[in-house]
Formats: sequence, C-alpha cells, structure tokens
Amino acid sequence: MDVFQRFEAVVADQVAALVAEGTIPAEAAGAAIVLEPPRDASHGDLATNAALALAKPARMNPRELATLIGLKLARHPEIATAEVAGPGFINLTLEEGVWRSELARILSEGPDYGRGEAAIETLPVNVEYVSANPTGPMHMGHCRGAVVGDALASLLAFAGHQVTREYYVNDAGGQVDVLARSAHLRYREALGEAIEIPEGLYPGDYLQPVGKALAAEFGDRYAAAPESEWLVPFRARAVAAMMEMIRGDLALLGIHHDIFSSEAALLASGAPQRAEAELRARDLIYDGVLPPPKGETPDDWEPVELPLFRSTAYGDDIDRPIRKSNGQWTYFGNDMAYHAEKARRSSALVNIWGADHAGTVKRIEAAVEALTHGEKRLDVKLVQMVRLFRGGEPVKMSKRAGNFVTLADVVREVGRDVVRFMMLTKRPEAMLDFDFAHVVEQSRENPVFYVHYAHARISSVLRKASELALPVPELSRLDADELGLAKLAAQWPRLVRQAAAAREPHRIAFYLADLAGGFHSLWNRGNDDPAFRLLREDDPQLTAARLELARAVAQVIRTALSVMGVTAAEELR
RNA sequence: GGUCCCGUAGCUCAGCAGGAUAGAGCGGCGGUUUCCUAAACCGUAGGCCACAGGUUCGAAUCCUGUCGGGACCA
Repeated sequence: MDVFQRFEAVVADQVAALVAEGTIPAEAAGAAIVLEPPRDASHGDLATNAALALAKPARMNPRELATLIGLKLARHPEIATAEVAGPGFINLTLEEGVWRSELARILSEGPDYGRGEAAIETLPVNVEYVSANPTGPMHMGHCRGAVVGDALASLLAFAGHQVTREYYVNDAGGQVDVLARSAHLRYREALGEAIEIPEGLYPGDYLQPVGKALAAEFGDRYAAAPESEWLVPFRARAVAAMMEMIRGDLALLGIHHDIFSSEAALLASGAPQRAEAELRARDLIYDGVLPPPKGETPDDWEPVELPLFRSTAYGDDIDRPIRKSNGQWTYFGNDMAYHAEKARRSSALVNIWGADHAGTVKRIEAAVEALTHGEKRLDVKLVQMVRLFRGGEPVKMSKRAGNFVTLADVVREVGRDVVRFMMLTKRPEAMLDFDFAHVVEQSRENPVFYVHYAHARISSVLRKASELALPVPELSRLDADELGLAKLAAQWPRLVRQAAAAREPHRIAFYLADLAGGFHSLWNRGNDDPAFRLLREDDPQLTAARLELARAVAQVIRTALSVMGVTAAEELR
C-alpha cells in the first residue's frame, strides 16, 4: 500500500467515525471522496474534498464539516497539520518521517516499488494489438499501435493484472489470396521467368525470398498450373513467411505476443456459426434488407436479404451483416466470433486499433456486449496516425509503389528506445509528429534525451561515490527541496494505478519528464552553490543522504522506463 | 450525407475518473559554467481552456447544439 492509499484509508476511517457518531447519515458515506496531491505544493502534501462531497448529504456547511474532519485527522500520528482551505478542502501535511521512510522503501523494494498487489486487481486482461495483415513487413503505420499496446500490456501487468498479449492474424480474407498470387509471380521469377507485377498485386521485393523458397520446394510443378492447384499451399507458405517477418520486426521493438490467433482456424472451427446460432436464438440476428447507402447510391446496389446483427440495439446506426450475399462471412461476422472467443478467455478485453477502423468500433462493442449478456468487457482504444518528418520536411510514402518506411528501417536508424519512448509522448487519440532529426537531438526539447540524461547523471555520481567510504545515510539531513523530489518519486505507485485504470500508458512518459525535471533542478542548484552538490567531501553524512535520494530517483526512472519497454542509459555518448 | 477523434499561451502539448490562482517545453526578454559537461538550470512576460446553452456547491474536464481541423464509411 502506498502513501496515498494509506491516507485514503485514514480519511475513510474518520468519515466512518462521523457516521458512527451520528454526525452524518450512513448513506452519505458513499460520496466520491478523493485524496490527491494538491496542484500547489504550498497547500501541503495531500488534499481531500471529503467535506465538500459530504456536505450536501449531511446537510452541513462544508467548512464546518471540514473543520470537524480536520480535527480528527490532525490527531493521526503521521499527520503534522490538517488545515481547512478554500470552500472546504482539507489540506494535510504529513510528518517528514513518512516521506523519509517512503524513500527507504523505494530502495528496499527496488524494481518492485509501485507494483500492484495481486489482491487489488487480478482480473485477466487480454490486450490485442498490432494484428497487421500478414501481407508484408511492418511499416510506420503499425508502429504506434504496437508500442502503445505493448506498453499498456506491461502497465496492466505491473499494476497487478494477468495479461495476455494477443495478435489476430487475418489469414482468411481476400488480402492473403492476393499475397498468394504475388508469391506465385515471384516463384515464377525465381524459376527464371521475366515477370511484370500487375496493378493490384503486392510489388514489394520482400516476396522474392518467398518465391525462391517456393521454387526450391516445388520445382516448376506449379509454374503453369491453374490457380486452383497452388493457391492453398502458396497462401499457407506465404502467410507463414510474412508472419515470421512480422515477428522479427516486432522483436526489434522488443514486442512479443503470447498468442497469435488465426482467422482461418477460427473459421474452420465453426465459431462464426456458433455465434450466429446463439444470437439468432436470442433474436439478435435476423434476416433483413439494409437501406441503400446514403448519399450517392452505387449503380450496382440492389436490395438483398442478409443475416443482420441488431447492433442498433446497442447504439449503432444500422444493423450489420454477418454474411455476404454469396454466403461467405463478412469481416465483421468473423470478428464477432473471434471476440466471443476472447471474451470466454478473459474478463476484460482491450483492442488497440488504428483510427482508420473507427467506423467499426460500435458494431464490435455491440457484438461483445450481446455475446457476454450485457457485460461491457471490450474497450477499443483508437490510435491516431503518425506523421513522419525529416528535419521538418514531410517524408513521402506511397504504399502502392511499395516505398513505405518500414518499422525496421526506423528502429535501425534511431534505435528501439527512442521509437518506443516517442510513441508515448502524446495521448493516443491525438496525431503524432515524428521527426527523425528531432528525436535523436540531445536537448531539453527531446524528452527521451532529457530522461536518459537525468539517469545518466545519477549513474555518474554513483560511480564516483563508489570510491568513497560513506556512513549510513541519515535521511533527516535532506532539505525541503530534496524532500520535494522524494515526494514526486513516491507518486509512482499512484501513477501506476491511475494510468492502468485509465489504460493510458502515455502518462508514464509525462511523469518521467516531471521526475527528471525535478532532479535536473536539484542538480543545478549544486552548480550555483557548491554546498548543494550531491558529493560533499566535507560532509560524508549529507553526501550519503543525498545519494540515497538520487538512488531512489534513478530506481523509479528505471522502473518506469522498463514498463515503457525502454532501457535506462548509464551514460550518454 | 453519416460516424469517430481533435480544438487549452505565438508554436508543440500536459491537465491526474469535476475541485482551490489552468501547467510544461520551444520561441521572446533577463540571468547562472568545478559532479555527465550551458546537452542543463533559474527568473520574467504571455490564456473569454473554439463558441453558446445545460447539470453541479464547483466544469478545461460531464451533457446538448454550433463552428473549425483531421480520419474513416459509403
């Protein structure tokens, strides 16, 4: 239990005491009481709105109630002062010993400081991310979702959830047939034919090795054979090769999924039929005719009866077909069955999708809600696109011409840590600009550098200090500014809980920038006045105390970075 | 035409499940060099939180509508 949770309990106890005394009615105890660090440090260490929240149900003046609660809180041995402020806030200042022992705790718990306790949140969570079509290498379009999904999975795991990282392989649609045809062309090329890649097939030369492997395996057996003879085996081998490539690309970012679920296998298992049967039995699927699309009606549109899922019952605009007029499952039909399957395995589902799939969110959320009998287990997180720049100039990409920027290229150029960190420097729902020149710059504007720099500075000092014989640290030697940094470090467990609850891994990056800033600030104090330097040869006791603080900050930086999948730098070169 | 996302300082963005005087970086102005280095720090100026209603003791935050930018569907 961290500092914040502990004092939340203390506040709750006092509220319960007021109920027991009959000062406030029992039903008021359900009010939303929060305890948070105040924005303004002069307001103390913690602030609670308890009196404001309880005033109305208790039919009392908020400031009077605050005074009452404040008096009770002030008796707590770890609370130095409890002051009523503003409309009825209670500002708490804790005894300094609380923060000193928290500092000691950071060091004793090490990389586990802030880790969620299993008892709090053990829900199994399934995070599905990347799920790129197995038709080519990963490119930058996939990168952000991959990093956000992976960091979220780590965050949830660190917060105490059981996490499954899953990748849905779309190996059953028309795209993979196109892949098989493209591979066949490369196969003929490998056999010595001169080929020309027609419009509509994948032009990338990453299929050349696949063609060669097919030639080696089959000789010229399928060179002139009709498609029906080679499509299935070629498709299987091409998909397998693409998945191997994708796994390799993801590994460059340090991303490893636990499960790769195959759409084709799902289809073969009859899962869509089962989902359909269940929903038909509950009248959530019916045969009907959709209205023509609004706006321009395409010439080939004609009314057809299709099996439709009643997504409108869950807030969608129209009901959605689960099969096409030729009887094949729609993408949605398969996806519905897939999510039903996932929902059986996990109590919470998170999907990380590109913003281009925004239009299909409602129907799949509706389907999960229907199939799980109203439990809203699915949370679809949309990740906006990344715009690439090089020194301020946009990087041109044309997917059709095959000259897109691959993820592997980017990782090779700027490094895995930089890519991972940068992808988390904005809220996922806002567009992100990624400038190759900027992200490797060593300046204050570059948060990756800024955070690494703080850690490197601490590492350097600790290397130097290792030669000194220092006494046991006496943390009471730390001054108010130093204790302020300790308080910031002590917020890490709370940040983990909140970021995990909101499912927003980017908050870690912003917290790290704050923490690093706090450290740089203290460091520079030492440049202004040597008395503030961490290493004070004339005062080993003070040195020992300051190094404890520095160690704790470095520990939290390392832990937070590791949740983001980034390695802390010992030195900068 | 519809759905989704965004609109906070000149620029790029935070804003913690509604809380106190809305924050940070860049850029502007003025300062600070013995530890990893001025690659950093400190100070200062700069805001009708797009707009209009609503809910609330209290709204940048929640709801409705309008305007502007983007993505997608057809």
